[in-house]
Amino acid sequence: MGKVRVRFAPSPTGPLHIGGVRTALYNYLFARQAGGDFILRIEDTDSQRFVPGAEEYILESLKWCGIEVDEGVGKGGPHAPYRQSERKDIYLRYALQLVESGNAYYAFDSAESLNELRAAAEKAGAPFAYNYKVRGELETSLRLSDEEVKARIERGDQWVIRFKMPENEDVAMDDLIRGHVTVNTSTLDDKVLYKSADELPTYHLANIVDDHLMEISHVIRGEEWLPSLPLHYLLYMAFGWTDTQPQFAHLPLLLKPTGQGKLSKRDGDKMGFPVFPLEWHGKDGEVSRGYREDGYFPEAFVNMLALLGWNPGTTQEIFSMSELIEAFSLERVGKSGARFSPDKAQWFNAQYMHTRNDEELGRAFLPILESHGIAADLATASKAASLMKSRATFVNDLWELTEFLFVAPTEYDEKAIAKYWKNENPARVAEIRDMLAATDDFSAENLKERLHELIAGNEWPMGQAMNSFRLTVVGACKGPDMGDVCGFIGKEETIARIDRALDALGR
RNA sequence: GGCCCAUUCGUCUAUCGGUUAGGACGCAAGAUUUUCAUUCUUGAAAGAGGAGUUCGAUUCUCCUAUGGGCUACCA
Repeated sequence: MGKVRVRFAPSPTGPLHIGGVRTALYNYLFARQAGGDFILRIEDTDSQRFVPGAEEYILESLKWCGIEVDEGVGKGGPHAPYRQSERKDIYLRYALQLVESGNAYYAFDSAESLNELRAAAEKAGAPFAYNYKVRGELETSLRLSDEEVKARIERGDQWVIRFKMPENEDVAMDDLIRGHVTVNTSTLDDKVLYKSADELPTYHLANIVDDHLMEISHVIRGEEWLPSLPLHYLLYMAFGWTDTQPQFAHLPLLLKPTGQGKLSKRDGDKMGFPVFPLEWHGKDGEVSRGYREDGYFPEAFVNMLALLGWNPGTTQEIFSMSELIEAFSLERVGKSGARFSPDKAQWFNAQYMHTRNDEELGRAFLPILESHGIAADLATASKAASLMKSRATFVNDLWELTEFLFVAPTEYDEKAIAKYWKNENPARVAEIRDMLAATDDFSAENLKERLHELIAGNEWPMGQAMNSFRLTVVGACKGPDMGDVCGFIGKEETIARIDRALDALGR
């Protein structure tokens, strides 16, 4: 068996959505596990739908996800170019080869005449299919004389080359995920392979030719391609390439979180979660959210996506990229569509948030602090992140969670006042204040010890004493251990906050 | 409409003829905690329906239903 070579072949018609990213990821995991190559090919054979910036977006998305391209657009390689628009001259040759071998033919039908046929068929209640039943009566090289065909082409008539789909033949196919599938060719139509209008092939031709030329061993793509698999099989046969034909694996689709249909671009905007890896700026100034901009860690995003449609067969859920590479297998990819769950996505990010190292979080937190007018150094930001990361889902949550560490309270939570600012508590806080004023070692560890010593020594109820104390320093009943809080803000600030609260709340 | 694919808790899924149908998210309750979280424990929650095959079906076959995809000179 030859080397494993897979390709991710998106069309630059807009931002890549998470279904596309998952397809790329599975291809990548499969290639890496087998020590094979992951190739990026851009299928820009539709000149009408081309969107500027889409290719750059795709490249950046893969990079953000940690999916490294071995060969292809943005990287180069032995089969360059990898952009189909730059391989134009290759395809006509192969299309003509099919015409010569009798597997394809010229068709001169105008768009208008085809529309009329479709309309007429629809009226009659049957859908129009360009197939063995009708092709003999249409404007094709099957009916026209060679001279006529030649004359039409020479005078500049527009033409296409269509595949001559055989009548009543069973095509037996194998899919790595779905198993054996058989389709009768009579239900299929004569697909356009090449169009003279823009001198470009359609997907079907370009795909087969390039996969063959680029020595692709496995085609892993979305389920939407399953219906055209018979055509692709037949194409490999017509070219005589069946011995090197790649194996196919069709991935189940990603579905909307609720309701019906597959996940689409508008769902995210409507339901409040991103469907794109990166933020996308469309024309008309519309902006679509991205996982990166929403604060997701790429590792969490990739982890979440990998488990959507694939499972390791164990209860492990947290996987690094290298663990995914090791554990992945096409056999364990599900057969049915997976509904995307925003809740689970957040849970994955929270898991990564809790285990991420403090300095890394601090570095990400620094600009957020700055945007709130706090000039902190890396050590301080890291320390703050370390204290509160277990409560956060995103780095962006950190500010709200740690604000009291940087800004003294100006108001005090009403409920906390009602619950704790009574009886002997104010007096206890005053005693705590004096104890702290006499303490020089303001390390969190020492403060914890002193605090417990004082409270236990006086036999104060822990909850009453700590919470009333917390109220004066934090302004509410929230946050980490009071030793940590005071250690973080320092002696001077701690005492000042207590004094201010004592004045504001009364002793 | 035609063709193809699919169908286990609300969601993601395990199970490869015999299980109290397991795990995770979310939800609920409880425990721990100095508060808020984290964490831990517990709970509610599933084999679409109907025929077969079999000693025995979630698992195999068929039918129906439902969902999804495709049905372009788009990918």
